[in-house]
Formats: sequence, C-alpha cells, structure tokens
Amino acid sequence: MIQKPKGTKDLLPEESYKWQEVEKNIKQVLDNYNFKEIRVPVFEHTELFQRGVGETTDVVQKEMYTFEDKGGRSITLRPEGTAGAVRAYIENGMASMPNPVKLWYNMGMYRYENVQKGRLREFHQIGIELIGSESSLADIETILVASQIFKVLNIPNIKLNINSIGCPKCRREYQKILKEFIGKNLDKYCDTCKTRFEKNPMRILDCKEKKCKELNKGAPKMLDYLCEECKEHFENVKRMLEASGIKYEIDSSIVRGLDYYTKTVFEFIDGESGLTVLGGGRYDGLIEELGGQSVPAVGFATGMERLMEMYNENNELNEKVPDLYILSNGIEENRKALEISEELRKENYIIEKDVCERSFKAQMKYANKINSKYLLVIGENEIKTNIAKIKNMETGEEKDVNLNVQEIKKCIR
RNA sequence: GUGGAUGUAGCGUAGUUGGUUAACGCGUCAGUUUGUGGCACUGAAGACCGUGGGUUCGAGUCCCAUCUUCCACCCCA
Repeated sequence: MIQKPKGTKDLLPEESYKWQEVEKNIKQVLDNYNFKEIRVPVFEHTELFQRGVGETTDVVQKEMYTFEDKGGRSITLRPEGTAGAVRAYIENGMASMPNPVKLWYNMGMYRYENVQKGRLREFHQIGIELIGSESSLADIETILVASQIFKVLNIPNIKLNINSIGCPKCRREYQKILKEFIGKNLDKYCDTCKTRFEKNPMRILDCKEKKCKELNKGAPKMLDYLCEECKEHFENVKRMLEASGIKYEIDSSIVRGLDYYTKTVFEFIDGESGLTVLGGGRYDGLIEELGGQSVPAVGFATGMERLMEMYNENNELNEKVPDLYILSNGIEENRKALEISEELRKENYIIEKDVCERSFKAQMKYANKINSKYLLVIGENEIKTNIAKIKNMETGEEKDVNLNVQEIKKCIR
C-alpha cells in the first residue's frame, strides 16, 4: 500500500470544516487591518532562502527540501513565507505602491525535520508582512493583529514574550562582549555550545545544559547593549503594548532561528504545551539583502496545525448538516426530485438526494445518518397528486406540502 | 542526525508457552413481506497480521533489517 510521506497529514472532512472556520475568522481580522493576500510559489531558487533565511541557520543547513530540477537549477520547497513574499515585493516593484505594503499569506511550508509534537514536514502557516515602516507603530500593529487573532478564535491561554535583538551595529558590539565573557570559560561549555560560539554565540545563553547555565550566570545581556536608536524603539514598543492593554513578558532568550530578524522579536506561547504558536519580528535588513532597496519591515507567522490544537481545546463547532433530504424512487419521481433539489440548491439550501438508486428504507436510514433536518418523500402518489409529505427528522412531525419550491421553502425554513 | 516506544479489517481491540479456515466491538452495505429513520435482530463485504529477510515440520506470535506512527534532544510555527 502506498502511504503518505513521513511528516504529512491528510486533512479529512471531520477536521477541514474547522480549519475553514478558523481561516474565515482570521481572514476577517486581516481584512479589518487592511492586509491583502499574496500567494507565491511553493518552490523558489535555493539561493533565495540561503540568503534570506541565512546560511548558518538550522533551517537552511539541515531542514530544506532541496533538489535539482531537470534544467539543472537548484530548487527548494519554501521552509517559511517571508523570503518568498519579500522576493515578490522586490520583483513586482511593490516599493512603488502606496507605502506601507501590507500582505498576508496562508501557505504550506516544508521542512525536512524529525517529526514530533506540533511538528510536521509539511505544515501550514498564516503570516503577515508589514513592509515599509521603521516606526514602532508598525511593530505594535503587527502584534495587535496577532493578539486579535487569538481573541477572535477564543484562545485564552496564550502568553506573549518579546525581546529586542538590536540592529547589526549594536548586535556586533554586543556579540564581541559576549564572546569575551564566554571565551574565558569556553573549554568548560558543552560541545554544542562550543560549535555555537563562532556562528551564533547568543544561542549559548539559551542552552539547557546545567554546566552551561551555571557558566552563563552574570553574562552580559543584549538589552543592556542596545544602541540609542534600538533602545528607544524597544521602549516605545513596550510603552504602546502597555497602553493597548496587551500583557507581555520580556524574554531575553528569544533569539529566533532565522537570521533576518532585527530589533523587536516576539513569540506567542501556548500555555498548555509551551509550544510557540506564533512568532515574528522586525527584519529591517532583509529586503536590501535580497537585492531591493533598504526598506524596513515587520511580520509574523503562525502555525495552523498548532493553532488548531488550541482552537479545538477552546471551541465546540458543529459541521453543517443538510437542510433537506429528498427521497425518491422511480423514473418520474427521480426527475421531480432532481428538479426540486436543483432549485433549492440555487438558493443556497443544503440538499441531499439519492444518487445510488437505493431502496426507500435505505434512503430513509441514510437521511437519518447524515443528520438531515427535513425529509421530503416523492413517490408514485405524490407525482399524481402533486402533494407530498415533508417530515421534520428531529421531532418526527409530518406535514403535507404542495410539490413546488416555494411551498417547500416555507416548510424547511 | 541521535535516542526511546509503537505497528493485527476504515476505527478501537483480542489473539494464551509458535500449531489447522486470524476473533470481537464500532462503522459500511443488504435484509427483518405492502411507502417512513433512530432501537433490536439476521446476514454480507472487508486483514496477504507495516514491509523484506531469517529460525522452524509449522510464525500474527521468535530473531534481524527496514519503513511508519508517537515522543525526546536539536531547532522551530
């Protein structure tokens, strides 16, 4: 038997209607903030992610679905949405659109990782990109959209953590100081930390090894080394979050695994599982890095699969059921049933009818199993008299009805 | 990439120390005499026991490998 590749999932009807509901609600929020949808290719030139996400990141180094196409090009399935969106922004000259440009997407992402809780190889992210403002007001709007999403989805148990990782200038300064601090005891750190020392020393501060934690005590903090501009930016963000009544905590261990982040970074954490359900931040250098002009931007992405877990814990949602099942048996009868069902479907009723040529009783049972609200019986007599029985399946109550669409509508409404 | 657990019909399970045609529940389908569902009853379909090797007279049961699923590390949404 052929089965689905590792780390993929089939979304079945019993789940998909919930996804639709969640997507609909999120779309409403995005519309309210006037973000516009963008759809970009599933695959891009590998170089886009190498340069965009960052050569040294785990995502690029070991998690990409990269292959050579028949023309010898190196192609990669997108592991995240920002690089593609920014590429599209540059390539389509969106810098000359009214500024800022506010985009959202809802797309599948692909990462060759080992599967575990809340983690798949194909997963889905909804994200936004607010491109063209360096103001902390843009950071705030982005975070507001995120928190609004949790509000409309009725997900209460969620925590917002924020941090600032500065700009390249102050980060370089800081890293120099941090490396001096760690360098003194580097030989005492664990092996992974030793390898992180050159590439990404800030991550050492997040190590879970006991001995490393011990050694990290008293380490210099990024937040203490922000340059004037970054410091003010971060202060503004905090102030406005408070003014907006949004609770947050500062978590200096948020570094984020994608290289493009600058200044503000944030994560919404599921209080139950501790998983990051939404993450984002500012990326002022990315557009220039990818060959565009120097344009600041900020955005986030949320994982649909993780979001759905939380949504389902907090919401009870029932699938739509048919308004009416039209039971019929025989050539004339079937023709009549078809005619009526088509009329009613045009008016947006959910109508079911027999397509298997099943017996009277079998249709009856089927109508019951699919939870049809009403049942209309069309048989020999009904064709003759043009009067049929319509039954409320919940109460069992039956009524006579003229076999015409207007009369039937009155009964099922 | 590393480590642990798992794998029997669509789903949930049983299968005794290896021994004939792999069992049960749910679900599906069809019936239980005339055109009325849910309950009950009867019956049917549906599994090469994840896959491939091996041990054995004989393997769902033992061994090896491999894959999947779940979980942890790493990292992330």
